[in-house]
Amino acid sequence: MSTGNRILVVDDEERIRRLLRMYLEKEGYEIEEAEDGESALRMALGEDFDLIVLDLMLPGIDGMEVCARLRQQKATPVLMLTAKGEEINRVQGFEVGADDYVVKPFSPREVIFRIKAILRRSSATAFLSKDTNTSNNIVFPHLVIEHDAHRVTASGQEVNLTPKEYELLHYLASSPDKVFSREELLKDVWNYDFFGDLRTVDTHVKRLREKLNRVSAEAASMITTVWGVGYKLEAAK
Amino acid sequence: MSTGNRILVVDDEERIRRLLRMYLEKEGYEIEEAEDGESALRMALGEDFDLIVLDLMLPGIDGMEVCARLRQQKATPVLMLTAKGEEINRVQGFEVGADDYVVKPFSPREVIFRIKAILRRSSATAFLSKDTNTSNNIVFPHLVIEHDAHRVTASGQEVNLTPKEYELLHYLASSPDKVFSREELLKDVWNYDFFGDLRTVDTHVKRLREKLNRVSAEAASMITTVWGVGYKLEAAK
DNA sequence: TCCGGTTTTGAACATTGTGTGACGCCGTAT
DNA sequence: ATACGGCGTCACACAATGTTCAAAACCGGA
Repeated sequence: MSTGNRILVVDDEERIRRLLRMYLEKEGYEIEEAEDGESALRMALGEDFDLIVLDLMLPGIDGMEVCARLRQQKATPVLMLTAKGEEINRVQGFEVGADDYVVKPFSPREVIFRIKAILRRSSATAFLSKDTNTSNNIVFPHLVIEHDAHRVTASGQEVNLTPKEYELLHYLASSPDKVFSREELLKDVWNYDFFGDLRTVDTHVKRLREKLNRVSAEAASMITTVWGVGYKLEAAK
Repeated sequence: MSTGNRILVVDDEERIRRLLRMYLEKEGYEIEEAEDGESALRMALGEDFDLIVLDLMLPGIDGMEVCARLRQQKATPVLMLTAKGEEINRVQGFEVGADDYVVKPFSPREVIFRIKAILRRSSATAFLSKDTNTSNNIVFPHLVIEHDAHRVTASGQEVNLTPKEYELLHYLASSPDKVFSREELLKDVWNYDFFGDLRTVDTHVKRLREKLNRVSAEAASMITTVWGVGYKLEAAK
């Protein structure tokens, strides 16, 4: 798991830095932190990071600026964090050289996923490699999840899922056979500042099964309840 | 067994500290205790522990606060204890940097297990290592227990177990060939504040054998009654 | 702003797991 | 062979947990 990837996390809110550090370290990344634009820029230029998570709104030099200045000297990938209200000018953002965006409040799962995608892309272009090789597809006998296309296919037929349904399925599918408690699911799939009822998970699982079942009983039955523990997605029964 | 790991146990109730100390020392850990937030913080910062077991509800500085302040200086892993009623703010808890939670009343087995998992994880990221490498699977000729998937397979066929049945089997399987008295089982597998009938163990063993036997006589016969003493799980007959 | 769809919640209901005590069997010691 | 005590089994009551449904809250787009 330890890829030896170094990530710089830049945000003025400490709790966000802490949250990201925690989740990212669990994934085996090495984390450095900065809380303002100046030090972020200094660190980003002075050391070699594999990726920078950069909040848009920063005291002093803001994220956009940091990104732009960084780009004049380095190509370090950047994942931008933007608060919900901040209507970012996406175009402007991409001009400035950000590799991807995540809006706050984000779900931990989302961020991890994007980061992995960026790193995969950037390490992929370092060698010669087909992009399809490093695809995001998860394939089971009766269930295919194409992440890029955001498309789920059960026994050959496409299934239309709501965002949360999709995220839930995708999360379960990312670690097939592993049981997740409702708490874990709520923690990782839902936004980090959402504090809701555990039953919410049940409901989503129900609808997910329902939709899958309309098309493929096999696919639906992959989502298994483990009594007293939680849910899992079984690779094969 | 002596791993030389040092653990700080923080709880205001003495019986909890004693209980944890007892179980943890049996596992070869070296234990220190603290009964309030202030001394906990002092010790946690002043000395190097491999892990801290931290009750949420403490006189003075509470667990959340201790964890947060600790995190500003150190990355020592933290296992949080929370009473059942206390609706913890999960998000806040994780922001604060706790590595895992256990709700009271817990079963000793549960706590030991979580602690080992955390320590494995934290020592794992120190090296380069695949997470899958340090798997939780227990494998016998006719019986496989995959802990992450919470799945038991007897002679190749999956067996559906209830939570208690599973816990009992997993506990026995963790120390194959060791005989456990009914008292021990009741004490370790059940919640620490549960005082029930010894027959309860019998009933669960019965159900366990029954379910295993449906699928594999060999697997079922591994659970052996030792007359006048208790039960054990035999690695091979 | 209103409308339509999505997400979340809460409550009722259904299912499943758990603990208990009684009873009869079986192994062991005499 | 017999008596004694431990053990396995069972059925029941009750508790815990999962499921479903419908309605409310929320959100984004027209």
